[in-house]
Amino acid sequence: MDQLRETLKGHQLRTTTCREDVLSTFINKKNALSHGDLEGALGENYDRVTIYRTLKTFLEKGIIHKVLDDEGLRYALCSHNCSEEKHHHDHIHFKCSACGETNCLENLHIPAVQLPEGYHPENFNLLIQGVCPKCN
Amino acid sequence: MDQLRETLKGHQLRTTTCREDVLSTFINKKNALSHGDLEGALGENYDRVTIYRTLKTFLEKGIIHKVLDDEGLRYALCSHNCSEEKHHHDHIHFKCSACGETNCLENLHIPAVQLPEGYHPENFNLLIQGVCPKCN
DNA sequence: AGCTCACTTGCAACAGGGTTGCAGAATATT
DNA sequence: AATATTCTGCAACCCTGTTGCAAGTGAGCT
Ligand SMILES: [Mn+2]
Ligand SMILES: [Mn+2]
Ligand SMILES: [Zn+2]
Ligand SMILES: [Zn+2]
Repeated sequence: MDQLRETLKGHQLRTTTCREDVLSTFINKKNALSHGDLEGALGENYDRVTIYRTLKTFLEKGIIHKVLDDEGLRYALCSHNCSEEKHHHDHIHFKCSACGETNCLENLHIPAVQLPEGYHPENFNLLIQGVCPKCN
Repeated sequence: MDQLRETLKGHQLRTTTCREDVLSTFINKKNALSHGDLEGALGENYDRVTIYRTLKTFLEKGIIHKVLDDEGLRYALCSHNCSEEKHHHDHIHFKCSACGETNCLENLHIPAVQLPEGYHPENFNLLIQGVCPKCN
Protein backbone atom coordinates (compact mmCIF):
# COMPACT_ATOMS: atom_id res chain seq x y z
CA MET A 1 0.00 0.00 0.00
CA ASP A 2 2.87 2.31 0.69
CA GLN A 3 4.61 0.56 -2.14
CA LEU A 4 2.02 2.10 -4.41
CA ARG A 5 2.67 5.61 -3.19
CA GLU A 6 6.37 5.09 -3.75
CA THR A 7 5.83 3.97 -7.32
CA LEU A 8 3.59 6.91 -8.11
CA LYS A 9 5.89 9.38 -6.45
CA GLY A 10 8.83 7.89 -8.31
CA HIS A 11 7.11 8.88 -11.53
CA GLN A 12 6.19 12.37 -10.36
CA LEU A 13 2.54 11.53 -9.98
CA ARG A 14 0.24 12.66 -7.22
CA THR A 15 -1.19 9.97 -5.02
CA THR A 16 -4.87 9.54 -5.67
CA THR A 17 -7.10 6.66 -4.75
CA CYS A 18 -7.92 5.97 -8.38
CA ARG A 19 -4.27 5.67 -9.34
CA GLU A 20 -3.58 3.49 -6.33
CA ASP A 21 -6.48 1.22 -7.15
CA VAL A 22 -5.61 0.92 -10.83
CA LEU A 23 -2.00 0.21 -10.01
CA SER A 24 -2.83 -2.40 -7.40
CA THR A 25 -5.25 -4.05 -9.80
CA PHE A 26 -2.43 -4.45 -12.29
CA ILE A 27 -0.23 -5.87 -9.56
CA ASN A 28 -2.80 -8.33 -8.22
CA LYS A 29 -4.12 -9.70 -11.48
CA LYS A 30 -0.99 -10.76 -13.26
CA ASN A 31 -2.36 -10.59 -16.78
CA ALA A 32 -2.82 -7.77 -19.24
CA LEU A 33 -5.93 -5.67 -18.65
CA SER A 34 -8.18 -3.70 -20.93
CA HIS A 35 -9.96 -0.54 -19.93
CA GLY A 36 -13.10 -2.63 -19.72
CA ASP A 37 -11.47 -5.02 -17.27
CA LEU A 38 -10.55 -2.13 -15.02
CA GLU A 39 -13.97 -0.62 -15.32
CA GLY A 40 -15.40 -3.96 -14.29
CA ALA A 41 -13.14 -4.10 -11.26
CA LEU A 42 -13.34 -0.47 -10.21
CA GLY A 43 -16.17 1.00 -12.20
CA GLU A 44 -18.42 1.72 -9.28
CA ASN A 45 -15.81 3.86 -7.63
CA TYR A 46 -14.52 5.90 -10.54
CA ASP A 47 -15.74 7.46 -13.70
CA ARG A 48 -14.84 5.78 -16.99
CA VAL A 49 -13.05 8.88 -18.13
CA THR A 50 -10.85 8.95 -15.07
CA ILE A 51 -9.77 5.39 -15.73
CA TYR A 52 -8.97 6.28 -19.33
CA ARG A 53 -6.90 9.21 -18.18
CA THR A 54 -5.15 7.12 -15.57
CA LEU A 55 -4.16 4.60 -18.23
CA LYS A 56 -2.92 7.36 -20.48
CA THR A 57 -0.86 8.86 -17.68
CA PHE A 58 0.62 5.50 -16.69
CA LEU A 59 1.52 4.86 -20.33
CA GLU A 60 3.30 8.19 -20.68
CA LYS A 61 5.17 7.75 -17.44
CA GLY A 62 6.37 4.27 -18.33
CA ILE A 63 4.43 2.42 -15.65
CA ILE A 64 2.49 0.29 -18.11
CA HIS A 65 2.90 -0.64 -21.76
CA LYS A 66 0.48 -1.42 -24.55
CA VAL A 67 -0.21 -5.01 -25.46
CA LEU A 68 -1.48 -5.58 -28.96
CA ASP A 69 -4.43 -7.84 -29.32
CA ASP A 70 -6.68 -8.89 -32.16
CA GLU A 71 -9.69 -7.58 -30.31
CA GLY A 72 -8.61 -4.30 -28.77
CA LEU A 73 -5.80 -2.87 -26.73
CA ARG A 74 -4.68 -4.13 -23.39
CA TYR A 75 -2.11 -2.88 -20.94
CA ALA A 76 0.40 -4.54 -18.66
CA LEU A 77 2.90 -3.42 -16.07
CA CYS A 78 6.38 -2.58 -17.21
CA SER A 79 8.66 -4.88 -15.29
CA HIS A 80 11.88 -2.99 -15.85
CA ASN A 81 11.94 0.63 -15.05
CA CYS A 82 10.72 2.27 -18.19
CA SER A 83 10.79 6.03 -18.30
CA GLU A 84 8.87 8.72 -20.04
CA GLU A 85 11.47 8.73 -22.80
CA LYS A 86 12.30 5.10 -23.15
CA HIS A 87 10.23 2.00 -23.05
CA HIS A 88 12.29 -1.10 -23.58
CA HIS A 89 10.16 -4.10 -24.28
CA ASP A 90 11.23 -6.94 -26.42
CA HIS A 91 9.33 -9.68 -24.67
CA ILE A 92 6.64 -11.92 -26.07
CA HIS A 93 2.93 -11.77 -25.30
CA PHE A 94 0.80 -14.87 -25.19
CA LYS A 95 -2.96 -14.86 -25.52
CA CYS A 96 -4.89 -17.96 -24.53
CA SER A 97 -7.82 -18.74 -26.77
CA ALA A 98 -9.44 -20.77 -23.99
CA CYS A 99 -9.38 -18.51 -20.93
CA GLY A 100 -8.88 -15.34 -22.91
CA GLU A 101 -6.04 -14.09 -20.76
CA THR A 102 -3.11 -12.30 -22.28
CA ASN A 103 0.18 -12.47 -20.42
CA CYS A 104 3.66 -11.07 -20.70
CA LEU A 105 6.34 -13.73 -21.07
CA GLU A 106 8.94 -11.45 -19.56
CA ASN A 107 11.92 -13.73 -19.94
CA LEU A 108 11.23 -14.71 -23.52
CA HIS A 109 12.39 -12.00 -25.80
CA ILE A 110 11.67 -11.59 -29.44
CA PRO A 111 14.31 -13.16 -31.68
CA ALA A 112 16.25 -10.85 -33.96
CA VAL A 113 15.02 -10.46 -37.51
CA GLN A 114 17.13 -9.63 -40.51
CA LEU A 115 15.17 -6.93 -42.33
CA PRO A 116 15.85 -5.96 -45.95
CA GLU A 117 17.97 -2.92 -46.76
CA GLY A 118 16.41 0.39 -45.81
CA TYR A 119 14.20 -0.69 -42.94
CA HIS A 120 14.93 0.93 -39.59
CA PRO A 121 13.12 -0.98 -36.88
CA GLU A 122 12.43 0.73 -33.57
CA ASN A 123 9.82 -1.32 -31.83
CA PHE A 124 8.81 -4.97 -31.83
CA ASN A 125 5.55 -6.57 -30.87
CA LEU A 126 5.01 -10.31 -31.01
CA LEU A 127 1.69 -11.83 -30.02
CA ILE A 128 1.37 -15.59 -29.91
CA GLN A 129 -2.12 -17.01 -29.64
CA GLY A 130 -2.83 -20.53 -28.49
CA VAL A 131 -3.58 -22.47 -25.33
CA CYS A 132 -1.86 -21.62 -22.09
CA PRO A 133 -0.56 -24.12 -19.49
CA LYS A 134 -3.56 -23.61 -17.23
CA CYS A 135 -6.01 -24.52 -20.00
CA ASN A 136 -4.50 -27.41 -21.88
CA MET B 1 -11.36 -6.94 -64.08
CA ASP B 2 -12.25 -10.48 -64.98
CA GLN B 3 -9.53 -11.52 -62.60
CA LEU B 4 -11.68 -10.13 -59.82
CA ARG B 5 -14.72 -12.18 -60.82
CA GLU B 6 -12.55 -15.26 -60.90
CA THR B 7 -11.27 -14.66 -57.40
CA LEU B 8 -14.73 -14.06 -56.01
CA LYS B 9 -16.19 -17.05 -57.78
CA GLY B 10 -13.32 -19.19 -56.54
CA HIS B 11 -14.44 -18.41 -53.01
CA GLN B 12 -18.12 -19.04 -53.71
CA LEU B 13 -19.01 -15.37 -53.60
CA ARG B 14 -21.42 -13.56 -55.83
CA THR B 15 -19.97 -10.87 -57.99
CA THR B 16 -21.09 -7.46 -56.81
CA THR B 17 -19.62 -4.11 -57.64
CA CYS B 18 -18.80 -3.43 -54.01
CA ARG B 19 -16.83 -6.63 -53.68
CA GLU B 20 -15.05 -5.99 -56.95
CA ASP B 21 -14.14 -2.46 -55.90
CA VAL B 22 -12.94 -3.47 -52.44
CA LEU B 23 -10.87 -6.29 -53.88
CA SER B 24 -9.32 -4.11 -56.55
CA THR B 25 -8.52 -1.46 -53.96
CA PHE B 26 -6.58 -4.04 -51.99
CA ILE B 27 -4.77 -5.08 -55.16
CA ASN B 28 -3.91 -1.57 -56.29
CA LYS B 29 -2.75 -0.11 -53.03
CA LYS B 30 -0.20 -2.58 -51.86
CA ASN B 31 -0.39 -1.81 -48.16
CA ALA B 32 -2.72 -2.91 -45.41
CA LEU B 33 -6.01 -1.03 -45.31
CA SER B 34 -8.39 -0.14 -42.55
CA HIS B 35 -12.10 0.14 -42.95
CA GLY B 36 -11.63 3.88 -42.85
CA ASP B 37 -9.18 3.73 -45.74
CA LEU B 38 -11.70 1.86 -47.83
CA GLU B 39 -14.45 4.20 -46.86
CA GLY B 40 -12.26 7.06 -47.96
CA ALA B 41 -11.64 5.40 -51.31
CA LEU B 42 -15.13 4.08 -51.99
CA GLY B 43 -17.35 5.73 -49.44
CA GLU B 44 -19.42 7.71 -51.89
CA ASN B 45 -20.44 4.58 -53.71
CA TYR B 46 -21.25 2.25 -50.87
CA ASP B 47 -22.68 2.32 -47.42
CA ARG B 48 -20.29 1.96 -44.48
CA VAL B 49 -22.09 -1.13 -43.36
CA THR B 50 -21.69 -2.81 -46.70
CA ILE B 51 -17.95 -2.26 -46.56
CA TYR B 52 -17.83 -3.73 -43.07
CA ARG B 53 -19.75 -6.75 -44.25
CA THR B 54 -17.54 -7.13 -47.29
CA LEU B 55 -14.46 -7.15 -45.06
CA LYS B 56 -16.04 -9.70 -42.79
CA THR B 57 -16.92 -11.93 -45.72
CA PHE B 58 -13.45 -11.64 -47.24
CA LEU B 59 -11.95 -12.53 -43.87
CA GLU B 60 -14.08 -15.61 -43.48
CA LYS B 61 -13.37 -16.76 -47.01
CA GLY B 62 -9.63 -16.36 -46.62
CA ILE B 63 -9.23 -13.54 -49.15
CA ILE B 64 -7.79 -11.11 -46.61
CA HIS B 65 -6.23 -11.42 -43.17
CA LYS B 66 -6.14 -9.20 -40.13
CA VAL B 67 -3.10 -7.08 -39.44
CA LEU B 68 -2.57 -6.09 -35.85
CA ASP B 69 -1.86 -2.47 -35.23
CA ASP B 70 -1.51 -0.31 -32.15
CA GLU B 71 -4.20 1.99 -33.41
CA GLY B 72 -6.89 -0.23 -34.82
CA LEU B 73 -7.25 -3.18 -37.12
CA ARG B 74 -6.12 -3.30 -40.71
CA TYR B 75 -6.51 -5.90 -43.41
CA ALA B 76 -4.31 -7.15 -46.19
CA LEU B 77 -4.61 -9.61 -49.04
CA CYS B 78 -3.69 -13.18 -48.37
CA SER B 79 -0.96 -14.01 -50.84
CA HIS B 80 -1.16 -17.75 -50.61
CA ASN B 81 -4.48 -19.36 -51.06
CA CYS B 82 -5.99 -19.30 -47.65
CA SER B 83 -9.28 -21.08 -47.18
CA GLU B 84 -12.25 -20.74 -44.93
CA GLU B 85 -10.71 -23.33 -42.63
CA LYS B 86 -7.06 -22.47 -42.72
CA HIS B 87 -5.22 -19.23 -42.79
CA HIS B 88 -1.50 -19.74 -42.88
CA HIS B 89 0.38 -16.58 -42.15
CA ASP B 90 3.71 -16.48 -40.51
CA HIS B 91 5.04 -13.38 -42.18
CA ILE B 92 6.10 -10.13 -40.58
CA HIS B 93 4.24 -6.83 -40.73
CA PHE B 94 6.07 -3.54 -40.78
CA LYS B 95 4.48 -0.24 -39.86
CA CYS B 96 6.24 2.97 -40.80
CA SER B 97 6.01 5.70 -38.21
CA ALA B 98 6.68 8.33 -40.87
CA CYS B 99 4.24 7.58 -43.68
CA GLY B 100 1.93 5.50 -41.51
CA GLU B 101 1.73 2.64 -43.98
CA THR B 102 1.64 -0.94 -42.80
CA ASN B 103 2.93 -3.58 -45.16
CA CYS B 104 3.24 -7.32 -45.31
CA LEU B 105 6.80 -8.55 -45.62
CA GLU B 106 5.67 -11.73 -47.31
CA ASN B 107 9.03 -13.37 -47.61
CA LEU B 108 10.15 -12.68 -44.08
CA HIS B 109 8.62 -15.18 -41.77
CA ILE B 110 8.49 -15.07 -38.04
CA PRO B 111 11.39 -16.88 -36.39
CA ALA B 112 10.58 -19.89 -34.25
CA VAL B 113 10.28 -19.35 -30.52
CA GLN B 114 10.94 -21.90 -27.83
CA LEU B 115 8.01 -21.56 -25.44
CA PRO B 116 8.03 -22.95 -21.90
CA GLU B 117 6.37 -26.27 -21.12
CA GLY B 118 2.60 -26.28 -21.46
CA TYR B 119 2.14 -23.57 -24.06
CA HIS B 120 0.49 -24.64 -27.29
CA PRO B 121 0.94 -21.93 -29.87
CA GLU B 122 -1.40 -21.76 -32.83
CA ASN B 123 -1.00 -18.37 -34.33
CA PHE B 124 1.80 -15.80 -34.56
CA ASN B 125 1.66 -12.11 -35.15
CA LEU B 126 4.74 -9.93 -35.31
CA LEU B 127 4.49 -6.21 -35.90
CA ILE B 128 7.67 -4.21 -36.30
CA GLN B 129 7.39 -0.46 -36.14
CA GLY B 130 10.03 1.88 -37.48
CA VAL B 131 10.94 3.76 -40.65
CA CYS B 132 10.43 2.18 -44.04
CA PRO B 133 12.80 2.42 -47.03
CA LYS B 134 10.71 5.08 -48.72
CA CYS B 135 10.88 7.38 -45.71
CA ASN B 136 14.39 7.17 -44.36
C1' DA C 1 -35.59 -13.14 -72.10
C1' DG C 2 -38.20 -13.75 -68.00
C1' DC C 3 -39.00 -16.23 -63.16
C1' DT C 4 -37.58 -17.49 -58.97
C1' DC C 5 -35.03 -17.76 -54.72
C1' DA C 6 -31.26 -16.96 -52.17
C1' DC C 7 -28.08 -13.64 -51.21
C1' DT C 8 -26.69 -8.76 -50.78
C1' DT C 9 -27.37 -3.92 -49.90
C1' DG C 10 -28.94 0.48 -47.66
C1' DC C 11 -30.98 2.58 -43.99
C1' DA C 12 -31.84 3.36 -39.32
C1' DA C 13 -30.89 2.42 -34.91
C1' DC C 14 -27.93 0.97 -31.50
C1' DA C 15 -23.75 -0.39 -28.42
C1' DG C 16 -19.00 0.31 -27.19
C1' DG C 17 -14.65 2.54 -27.05
C1' DG C 18 -12.36 6.62 -26.55
C1' DT C 19 -11.79 11.94 -26.38
C1' DT C 20 -12.52 16.86 -24.96
C1' DG C 21 -14.05 21.12 -22.18
C1' DC C 22 -15.08 22.81 -18.13
C1' DA C 23 -16.27 23.55 -13.28
C1' DG C 24 -15.61 21.71 -8.81
C1' DA C 25 -12.68 18.70 -5.73
C1' DA C 26 -8.46 16.99 -4.05
C1' DT C 27 -3.32 17.19 -3.57
C1' DA C 28 1.16 18.98 -2.49
C1' DT C 29 3.65 23.10 -1.05
C1' DT C 30 4.24 27.32 1.64
C1' DA D 1 -4.63 27.58 6.80
C1' DA D 2 -3.98 29.54 2.11
C1' DT D 3 -2.37 28.82 -2.41
C1' DA D 4 -1.24 27.04 -6.88
C1' DT D 5 -1.49 23.07 -9.39
C1' DT D 6 -3.28 18.95 -10.64
C1' DC D 7 -7.02 15.61 -10.85
C1' DT D 8 -11.84 14.10 -11.12
C1' DG D 9 -16.74 13.83 -12.61
C1' DC D 10 -20.03 15.02 -15.73
C1' DA D 11 -21.88 16.00 -20.12
C1' DA D 12 -21.34 16.02 -24.66
C1' DC D 13 -19.36 14.34 -28.53
C1' DC D 14 -16.99 11.42 -32.33
C1' DC D 15 -15.53 7.11 -34.28
C1' DT D 16 -15.82 2.19 -34.91
C1' DG D 17 -18.43 -1.69 -35.47
C1' DT D 18 -22.92 -4.45 -35.15
C1' DT D 19 -27.87 -5.82 -35.89
C1' DG D 20 -32.78 -6.05 -37.94
C1' DC D 21 -35.41 -5.44 -41.60
C1' DA D 22 -37.23 -4.20 -46.14
C1' DA D 23 -35.95 -3.42 -50.78
C1' DG D 24 -32.70 -4.62 -54.47
C1' DT D 25 -29.64 -7.66 -57.11
C1' DG D 26 -27.21 -11.95 -58.98
C1' DA D 27 -27.25 -16.53 -60.71
C1' DG D 28 -29.36 -20.51 -62.22
C1' DC D 29 -33.24 -22.46 -64.58
C1' DT D 30 -37.14 -22.67 -68.03
MN1 LIG E 1 4.41 -7.14 -21.76
MN1 LIG F 1 0.23 -9.88 -44.01
ZN1 LIG G 1 -5.70 -20.08 -20.69
ZN1 LIG H 1 7.17 5.05 -44.62
